[in-house]
Amino acid sequence: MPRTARRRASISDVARLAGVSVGTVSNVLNRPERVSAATRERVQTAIAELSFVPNGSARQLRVGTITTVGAVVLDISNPFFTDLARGIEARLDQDDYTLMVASSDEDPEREARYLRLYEQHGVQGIMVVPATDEIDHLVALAERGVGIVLLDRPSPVESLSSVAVDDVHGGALAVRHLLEQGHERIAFLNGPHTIHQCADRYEGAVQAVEAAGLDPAVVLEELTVSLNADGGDAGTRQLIDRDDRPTAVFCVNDLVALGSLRTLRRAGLSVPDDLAVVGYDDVTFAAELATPLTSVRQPTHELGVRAADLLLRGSDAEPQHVVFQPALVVRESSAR
Amino acid sequence: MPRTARRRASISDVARLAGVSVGTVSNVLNRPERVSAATRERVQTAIAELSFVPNGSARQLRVGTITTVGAVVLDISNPFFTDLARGIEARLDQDDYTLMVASSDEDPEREARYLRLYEQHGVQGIMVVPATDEIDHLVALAERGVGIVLLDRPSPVESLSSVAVDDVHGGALAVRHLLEQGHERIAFLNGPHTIHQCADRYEGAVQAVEAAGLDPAVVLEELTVSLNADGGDAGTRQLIDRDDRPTAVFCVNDLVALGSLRTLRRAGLSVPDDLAVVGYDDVTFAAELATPLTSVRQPTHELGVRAADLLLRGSDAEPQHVVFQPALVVRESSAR
DNA sequence: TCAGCGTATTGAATCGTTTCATCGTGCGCG
DNA sequence: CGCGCACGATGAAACGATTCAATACGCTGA
Repeated sequence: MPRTARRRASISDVARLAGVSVGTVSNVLNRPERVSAATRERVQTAIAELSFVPNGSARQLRVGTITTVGAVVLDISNPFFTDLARGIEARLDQDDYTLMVASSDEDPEREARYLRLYEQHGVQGIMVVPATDEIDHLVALAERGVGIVLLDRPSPVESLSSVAVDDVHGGALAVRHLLEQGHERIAFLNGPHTIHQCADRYEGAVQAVEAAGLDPAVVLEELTVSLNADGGDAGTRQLIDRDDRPTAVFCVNDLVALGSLRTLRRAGLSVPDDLAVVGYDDVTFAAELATPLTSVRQPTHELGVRAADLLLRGSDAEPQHVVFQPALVVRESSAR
Repeated sequence: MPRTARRRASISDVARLAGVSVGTVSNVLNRPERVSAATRERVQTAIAELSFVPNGSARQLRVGTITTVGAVVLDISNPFFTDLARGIEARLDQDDYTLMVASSDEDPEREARYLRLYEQHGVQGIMVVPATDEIDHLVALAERGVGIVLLDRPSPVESLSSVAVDDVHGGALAVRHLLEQGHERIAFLNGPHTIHQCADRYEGAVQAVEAAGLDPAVVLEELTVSLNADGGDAGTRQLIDRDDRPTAVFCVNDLVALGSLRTLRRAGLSVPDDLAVVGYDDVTFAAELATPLTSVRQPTHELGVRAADLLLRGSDAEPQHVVFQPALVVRESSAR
């Protein structure tokens, strides 16, 4: 069979074959009850015959709307963000919306690229975990009528809806716990403060130290690492090669903590005796690691559901700011 | 500021404001070198003034093509599939293509829905991990000119490109290893055989038993579970509540294995002494679990890269069938 | 027989781009 | 002085659907 590069069948091809007008074909597609059984039958045969699939761009150009929403997360490899996506999807499914997910990899360029892509394709709204503190472009998007919900961080402006978890509190929970365990030198493997969650968790850490009447400059040491297991490896290697090694590590997420635990194990150090470790997110595998990981749990799924909820209210509904509270889950990695 | 529901600015609004024709605006957008510096300047000011964003649907309707490809995977929560997606993205980035990912959750309905969505929006091609063995709809898609690459399973038909890992061999590797460890009663926590990978891994398991001169009906016991940690929990609970408990469990993926290990730990059973466990995929956390997990490693990232490679050759290139080989990584969960 | 009505179908306008044949204009050159 | 040539800019057609006012066609009842 020769590979004929034939054009996709259009609605008028169908109309011609069925011997009706394009309007009728469109009616068969969208309001079948308006067309007589006989014609409907004939049109449907023609559709099958040509294996016609309506052109989504044409449809969307005409009707102007689409039941798709986009999401941009920081890192699709991080279970936290896929759980979040699942929460979003769960809510969207109820209204027959579909979700497109993209990963910015914490790169503002990539974030902008996907935002542009989504806007150009006229999605109903976008949920985004911003890669930086700079959100003017999001405000601009919203002003152009695109529904925007800030994910996993509170909105700095009134006009943008947001769904967040109190990261300051989360950071404080983790560090207060380590202080209570008697640690007085704590390393914080964190990401860049341009990422809001990182800045907030650090602030919480500082507050916890101060609340205990100690000096953050002495107790707390921050290392900037990349937000994955490799980052945990790298940061931890730096720590253990020194004589004034801290006694505890607080990792900004569980992936970093995974890398940290991995490196400690390879170096033959024991957790929590030589070094206590606390993670963040409480992902599925956290409880099942060689040393079960103490972690700050977030209502991840609920976060997604709520965000989708806000988005589906439409872009002209009153902006709303939801903040959930995190909880500490203590396991062996920080206490016996 | 009153919330004016004003229409999105179009190219003709820009033209009017800049005092030029729409054709010129389009040229500024797409071939700036063809328009004089003065006009270009004027048009760009108008664009900024109206914060004009071109309508992607209209553009695509006209040019007919788009630099986006879609992927449908079985489960976005499974690190195996996100690693796969990362591989795809890595290759697509080189050609400035963008990737949209969706999760079928092993539901043929959902799969079909996303395929339709992608086709309607005229994506350049689709990579899909089929949820069932029935792939006629994919062949039909390909015949309509949509580039299709089967992911993670060999194509049963010549005309569809595919990138796969030898699952029969992988299943055999796992079970042969368990037999060598002296196990003679092995449970296989598997998914439904309608999922090709599941069927193949089972076939490999049977082959390994036969190659050892044993009877699969005696040695092997298959339990069908859902392909996540909860499935592992459920399947394992069934096993341990019996007196004729097997001595080893082969889990069809690492998520199932995670659930299995979790349940065994809670039941106070020791791994591998009471029960040996082998997983599949060798995800990041496999080596760091309470009992480091023996697993079958796949070249996941490479799989994605290669699939994207095939897709980018265009839909009329000669179909190709790539098969990678898996490797067994032995850890404590199956041997001391 | 015909007015009147309801139902099924039609056909043209429309959405916002891109593309391309056409048109003006200013300039160099014979 | 006038011809031809570049170069910029123009404007209309085309992409493929949806929508809606207009029309065609039977039928019923007076």
